[in-house]
Amino acid sequence: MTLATQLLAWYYKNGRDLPWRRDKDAYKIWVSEIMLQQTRVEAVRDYYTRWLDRFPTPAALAQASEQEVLTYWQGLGYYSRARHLLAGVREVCAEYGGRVPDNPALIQRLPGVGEYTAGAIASIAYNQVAPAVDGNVLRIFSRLFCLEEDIAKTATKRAVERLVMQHISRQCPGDFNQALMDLGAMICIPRRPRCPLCPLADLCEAYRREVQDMLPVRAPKKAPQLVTLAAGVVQRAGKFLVQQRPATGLLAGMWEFPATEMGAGDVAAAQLREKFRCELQQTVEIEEKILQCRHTFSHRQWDIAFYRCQWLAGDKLREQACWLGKTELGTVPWAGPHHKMALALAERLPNK
DNA sequence: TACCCGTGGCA
DNA sequence: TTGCCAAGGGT
Repeated sequence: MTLATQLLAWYYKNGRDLPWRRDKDAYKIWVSEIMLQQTRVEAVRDYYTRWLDRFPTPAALAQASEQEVLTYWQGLGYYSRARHLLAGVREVCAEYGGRVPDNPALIQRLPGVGEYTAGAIASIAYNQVAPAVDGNVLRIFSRLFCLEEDIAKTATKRAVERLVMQHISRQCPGDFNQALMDLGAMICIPRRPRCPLCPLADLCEAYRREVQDMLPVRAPKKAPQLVTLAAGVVQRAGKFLVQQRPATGLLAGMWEFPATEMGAGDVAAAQLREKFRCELQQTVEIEEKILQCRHTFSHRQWDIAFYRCQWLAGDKLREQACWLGKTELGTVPWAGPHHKMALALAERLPNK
């Protein structure tokens, strides 16, 4: 019995029934792989269904606006994934007649598609023999072969790619790669792996040495930077003043209530008044705090306070800002914690 | 290479 | 509550 034989036998009996495994349409596999980057299966399910309902084909997605696409991605995180997917699909429509190429090297040229995703699409949709080395595969092979190198290093990934190519099923490379995902999610999990249930236990060097809990080796991550913010909620004639974030950087292109970063000793009311006066040419008075929340990103933590503001005077708004009626609050993609604020406002103010 | 880029579940 | 971390890619 080879590694692939044992793994596939286990997979065909125990593999998960997932929405994106219903057919091998390359576009659908592509969408699922992008959504699943650094994101749990349970978080993806509903987004995937809604996405394919609205954008069932590359052509349907290619014609959509970036703002609508971002609205469908809102809450999933890593929003450049959505922008890249849109750009990639437009490229496929323009360059490949709407059909995703089957060559891993060509797939990888698409924006947002790296080595892992290219290998996954090629192997699952087109049955190409290609490795798809993600966090699961790094963990599994670190344990199988007792690799003690940091899995964040490129050299470690290359070594695992070579090992995958030595063991991948030539008949069913896509199933082999997906079986590794399921093994990593169900058996060879990060903490306290369930080795007695593992179909590869008899091949696993870490299990033999009883060091499976020590692997894989991963360099410690940097602590997130703490940021304190004050945001102003201004209402005038039933509409709210909102602002679009810059096209690059954190939460790029998403919408928020105008906010300022607070330095040590800053007073929220003064900072906010300045923000509205200088950047938006609006005169406001800060009233009471209406919501405070903490929002943690992968590398940053926001402590944000929302203040209700009284509008006094102001000029016409520039392009990156606008007045949004309460029925329009659900039509723009919100930046992180601002979504909670927008929802609260929409709920608090019934349509009259 | 190291850093940037979100979110939610879980121990 | 806090820290860890999950089907990565771009720069």
